[in-house]
Amino acid sequence: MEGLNARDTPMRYLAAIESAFTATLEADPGFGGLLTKNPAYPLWHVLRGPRIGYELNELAEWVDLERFKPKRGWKVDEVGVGRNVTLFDRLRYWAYRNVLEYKKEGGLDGWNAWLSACNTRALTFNGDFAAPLDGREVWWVAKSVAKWVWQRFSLEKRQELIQRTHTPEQQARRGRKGGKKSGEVRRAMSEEKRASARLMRAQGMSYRAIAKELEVSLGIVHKWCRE
DNA sequence: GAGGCGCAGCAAGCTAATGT
DNA sequence: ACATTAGCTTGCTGCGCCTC
Repeated sequence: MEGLNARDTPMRYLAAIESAFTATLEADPGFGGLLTKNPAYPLWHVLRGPRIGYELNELAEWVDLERFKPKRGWKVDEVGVGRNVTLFDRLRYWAYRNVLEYKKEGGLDGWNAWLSACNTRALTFNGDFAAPLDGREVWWVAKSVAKWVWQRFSLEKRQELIQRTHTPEQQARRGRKGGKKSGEVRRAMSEEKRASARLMRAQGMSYRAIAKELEVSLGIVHKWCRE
């Protein structure tokens, strides 16, 4: 087991870097790496980098890796039937967010593009597993999610949902509640600095010096010391 | 340069219904 | 369990303007 984990970690690191580059360069996430051009053909202009190999951490420096690490909470190392559930969950959440883009296109073309996109996405998610499912199972999940979401989601339904559950009154109520809570949290977070500011002031430091020392704005130091 | 004050606007953080 | 949604409150910044 130890050996598996030891190999798994760099592989996931590699997968995260690959995803990050794919997204950053807006490349085709479904590209399998098999289709290529013949560099010897005279029509292609071939660009070569200065070196053949890069360390993973060298590549990682060029992209925002944090965004592409497998999400916390997703049990990417699950095995057996758990993988189906995980894949299903991840895929459908992605599908809810993205289906309308394809439905806009509509028709058979839209559906085909959507189905293909779902499968591509499912394959990507499947790649996060230490022991991936086989392609047929991934395809089955992709097809099922694609079909289900395609049939049930629409711009109208989404708007209807928003209208029904996000009236200004409802939002105001939620916002008020959330804001108060948020305020408490933020206040607690700056409590230490606030206490320091008062102490510094009592010792005769200028507001400006305090602001600089604590790396906060002048205005807020005033406010703290007045409270 | 210092203290003092006010205001516009931003970002963070949160809410709860609803979806699966 | 988690994503999505719009709007709200709060804390804070940045700025201008004032007086001493």
